Amino acid sequence: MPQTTAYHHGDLRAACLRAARELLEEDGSAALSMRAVARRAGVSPAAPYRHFPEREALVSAVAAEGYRELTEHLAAVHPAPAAPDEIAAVAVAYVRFALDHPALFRAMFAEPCDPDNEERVAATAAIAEYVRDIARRAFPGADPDALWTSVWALVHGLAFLHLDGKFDTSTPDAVADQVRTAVLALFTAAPALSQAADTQPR
Amino acid sequence: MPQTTAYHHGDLRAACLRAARELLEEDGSAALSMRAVARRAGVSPAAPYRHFPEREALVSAVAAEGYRELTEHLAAVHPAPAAPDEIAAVAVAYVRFALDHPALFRAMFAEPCDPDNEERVAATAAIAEYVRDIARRAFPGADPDALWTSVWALVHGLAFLHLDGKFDTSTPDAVADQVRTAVLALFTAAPALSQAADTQPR
DNA sequence: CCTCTCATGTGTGCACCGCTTACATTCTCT
DNA sequence: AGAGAATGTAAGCGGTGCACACATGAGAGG
Repeated sequence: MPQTTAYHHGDLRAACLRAARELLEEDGSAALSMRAVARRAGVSPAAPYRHFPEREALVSAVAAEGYRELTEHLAAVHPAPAAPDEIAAVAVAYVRFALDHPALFRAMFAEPCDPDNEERVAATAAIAEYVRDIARRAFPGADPDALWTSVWALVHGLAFLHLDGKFDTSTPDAVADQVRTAVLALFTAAPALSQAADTQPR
Repeated sequence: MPQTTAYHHGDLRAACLRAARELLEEDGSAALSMRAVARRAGVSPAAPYRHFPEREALVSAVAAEGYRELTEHLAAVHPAPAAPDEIAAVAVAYVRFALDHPALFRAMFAEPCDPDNEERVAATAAIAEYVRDIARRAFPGADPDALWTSVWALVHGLAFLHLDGKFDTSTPDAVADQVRTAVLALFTAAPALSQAADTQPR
């Protein structure tokens, strides 16, 4: 039957997200255009606008998806890391994710995120909470704020600088070793960290 | 004289860079278009292509300029930091630069940098060298590699997460305190860092 | 001084983009 | 079954990157 209607797509929103992800992985964020997404979904150029009022909204939705996947990816390594090596393993997974999905990772962090997209802020809040929990578990007594920000920043910075080719990424093992080393070192300094946080109040 | 020739601009390349910087600061990287640059320089849309074969080349040139300015900015705080507080002060300046020039900082780091643009790689090499020197000075005996990468990553991550609004950036002092705290803590851990680097060879 | 040459700027055009508006189709709900 | 909302299409506007042929004028060689 040629006329199996097909006027309505079924789940165009999901199809758009899938197409966007594919375009992102294939040709980078420049290739992620509304029209290209529409083409790939087999739909008219204006159709995606029914589900994403503007390009920015599509990108934000993709980024939110990325945040959730990253969180799952980390949790899969260890659901509740506490010991330094467990935490270091999670850090390695973070950098690994960035290197495995460079365009997605950039979409998540590289462009200014709009504070209005609630899906996106929810997803980022979730990952921030995950990191904060790690700090809480690893250092029950300490003020977690000074810890989790430092840990996240270190790992995030490692991910980005690796992504930008500033460090050697030739072999996965070299990357993993470097990340592990840096994170473990930071954790040996943790007592000094929370102490410093006490010293200069707020 | 209306006809002071003016057919040739004089120094269009510099004018384009200036215009690009202005557009970047005013309206973000999306506003940085070849045509907008041409308009602002008072020149035809195709003229900038005589100096930058493609948009990417213009962006790379702006980024290289940014790298050089950042390096100067850091060196101005302290030309040869060695003590922890001096280094922490430089770290604060790094984050400050990112927050003061968000679009420029993003242009420098957020998009995949092409390894072919030699101006850009030279500028990044210079800043990497500056950071490496810091590590060397601060820890003369130690293997500097494990140090400078960690320090840079921590600071870079702090800059980016602040830029993305993941941390509190309401007052400059709060930002500075957080950066100082994190960096100082990492430096107290430096012995452990180089020791770990020795333990797991390469 | 005059001409030749070439770097540099102009004009035009193509394909693509984001986004809007008016219209067509289908789903859903009563 | 009919109304109205949801979701698709068609057409069009202004902007963009980039390629091409052409115009201009500054500097080198006679």
